[in-house]
Amino acid sequence: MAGIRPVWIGRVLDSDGAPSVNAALDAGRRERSKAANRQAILDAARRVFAELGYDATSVRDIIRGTELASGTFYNYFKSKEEVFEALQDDSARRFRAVLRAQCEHATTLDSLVRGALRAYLWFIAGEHAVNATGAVKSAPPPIRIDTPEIKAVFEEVRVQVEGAIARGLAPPLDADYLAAAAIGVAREVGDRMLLRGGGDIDGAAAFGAAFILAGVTGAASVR
Amino acid sequence: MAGIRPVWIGRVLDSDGAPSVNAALDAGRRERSKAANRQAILDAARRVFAELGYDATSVRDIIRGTELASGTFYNYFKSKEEVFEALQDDSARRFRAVLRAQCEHATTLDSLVRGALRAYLWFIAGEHAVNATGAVKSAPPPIRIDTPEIKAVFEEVRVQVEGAIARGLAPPLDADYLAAAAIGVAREVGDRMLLRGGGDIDGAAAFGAAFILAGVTGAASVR
DNA sequence: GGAAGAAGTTGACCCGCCGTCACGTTCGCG
DNA sequence: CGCGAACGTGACGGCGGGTCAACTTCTTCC
Repeated sequence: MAGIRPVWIGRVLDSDGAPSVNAALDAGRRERSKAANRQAILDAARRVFAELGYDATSVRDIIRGTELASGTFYNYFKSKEEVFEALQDDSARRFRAVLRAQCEHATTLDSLVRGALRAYLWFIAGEHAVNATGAVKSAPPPIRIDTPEIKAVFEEVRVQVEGAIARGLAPPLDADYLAAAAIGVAREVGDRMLLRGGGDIDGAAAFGAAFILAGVTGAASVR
Repeated sequence: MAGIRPVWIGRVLDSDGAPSVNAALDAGRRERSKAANRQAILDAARRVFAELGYDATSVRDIIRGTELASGTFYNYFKSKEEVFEALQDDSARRFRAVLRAQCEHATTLDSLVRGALRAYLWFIAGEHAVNATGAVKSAPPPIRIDTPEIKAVFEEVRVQVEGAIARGLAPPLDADYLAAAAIGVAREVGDRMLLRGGGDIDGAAAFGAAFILAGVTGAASVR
């Protein structure tokens, strides 16, 4: 009650000194503190999930990794599932940007598929390296949630496929199944790559791209 | 304490009557009751997981779906994760049998791939129908655990791929990546199929098989 | 400058779940 | 029969989930 003083995160120094020397600069102290707290929770969550695994992690574990009180967690997220989704969303959003940029430069089906696949493999290799800092429960995450942002990645791929079809780069197939097949190859081959140590981006990309490219043209013989 | 009598599941009728008329037949009452209890827990777990979703389900929820006491659960499983794995293992084991039977009849690469894929799609359509009895949280399970039995399915596919290569049905490629790619297509196209309502086994199989077959032969141009 | 109120944080609190364990019951066997 | 092993039971300590009244800090408007 009195023993432990609550500490205003990162703001203690202000209380002695000019209260708001640069009041105009920070344009909303609250906004900044909210963003900082949210980020602190996300950072802690990423750390703790990587260390303990999703199932074993409790909201308390996450909040203990910050300077905040337990109740504060619920001002930002409804549950640990929601934090996890936020992390996934973040990854998905960043990847989608990479993917889109990559696809814009592609003029042939070959460069499109190869570039997209390389982007994906490079991306998951990076994520894996970040999340595996001395952790035991690593490997690809055991959970598969379809957050809006992840669906958006699927959509992005489907749109790219449709675009390729429209531009005559690919035969007029079921874009939905086609996107699914390509994603399936990327995911599964990517997992294998990570299991092998994660270094073989070139080999995995070459194999996957060849497989997908052949599949695309080959599946045309059915419809 | 006295209000609710513990009921020996399915064995109450014996206590009044001949204690062991067919003593030789059941050859171990304990064995049978153990098996029955284990199965009761698994059945309840399948129901409850389907109804509430994996995350929301507690061990208590599962045990409440049986006639057993909470402590009994831990005589059979260490955690809800372990029950879930047991369910997965069960599915994987059954599917592996189907898959192996299917593959034995195949003489050409075409029939091998097509048969295996149809078997998979048929299987997941069935599982989906069973697990979706009026549930909300259905769709493909949100969790992806690599139990030994699931790894065995992957191995089975890899072995089949290697066999096909050895018999000259497929080009000499990296069997590991090849199996992964085929599994990826099956999984992802299967998921799409389920999302579309689950009826289109023929269409999904035709598409997936064509994709994989083309991919197999096409990927040969790289190595 | 300062007061009023909005926004946000805190940590104690209740509830339900986890996993254990001492106890009671049932089964197998001599 | 009767004993010992095996098994089921449910109460119990501990802990995590989510809430909330009280408190602190920021903003706004005079």
